[in-house]
Amino acid sequence: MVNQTLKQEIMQLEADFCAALSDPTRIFILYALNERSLNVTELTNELALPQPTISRHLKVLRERGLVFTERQGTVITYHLVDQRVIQAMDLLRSAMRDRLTQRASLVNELG
Amino acid sequence: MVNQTLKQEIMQLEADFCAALSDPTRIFILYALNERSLNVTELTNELALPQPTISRHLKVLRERGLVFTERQGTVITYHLVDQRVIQAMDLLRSAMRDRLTQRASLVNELG
DNA sequence: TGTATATATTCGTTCATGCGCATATAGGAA
DNA sequence: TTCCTATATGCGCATGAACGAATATATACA
Repeated sequence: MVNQTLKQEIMQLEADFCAALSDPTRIFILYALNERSLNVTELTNELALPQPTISRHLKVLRERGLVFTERQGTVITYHLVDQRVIQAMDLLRSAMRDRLTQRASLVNELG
Repeated sequence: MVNQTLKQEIMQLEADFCAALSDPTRIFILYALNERSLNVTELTNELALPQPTISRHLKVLRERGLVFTERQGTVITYHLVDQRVIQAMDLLRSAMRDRLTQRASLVNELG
């Protein structure tokens, strides 16, 4: 039997993990890093957003342990820590897609 | 090739989906509903939180399409829409757990 | 040392979120 | 109708997140 406070803390950790995923820019970053590791400048070009914005989002992902860095000179390359995060997002995507198509077909039946 | 704006919108939808998961109370609710469907009063008792708090969190989950309701008289029972959401959270949990144990063993090596 | 490039951080503002509390609504029974 | 229970919503406040713009830090090189 698990301590109630511990359970609460785990749930909080999990929520923080999900909070890192609750921003479209960060989701884009994670999927991009799943294709291949990228440095900040490359990510900035890919997303066409200001560099400080990218750096701030990367900080969030770093602090939550979703990405890790590797420095080569002045260039810092970001890597995805765990592929399961992408798998989880794909699952959510498929659930979301089904819900949307279901709603769409409902609209079609009405029309 | 997918329209860039459409891609952006899908990413936003996905982020909203994740935002629904970025609160410990809502995660608790989802796992509870995965065990069995519950009405608001039962959830209020399970979580030991004020009823308005529960109702507001349920509203978020409803609007994001994660739960659906069924009314029997004055009682409204909440159901989980898609089990894949739980599967996704379990994946995130396992990734999180591995990261924590890895960090813990690192601490042990230092000590 | 100085300069250039890559990345990170600070500040101020704006906007969203969560909560406590009170209140409103909906349905059933008398 | 009135009353009771179940659920939802409005309000006000405090907290937190995101962003633009400017600035700071770190590394390499001359």
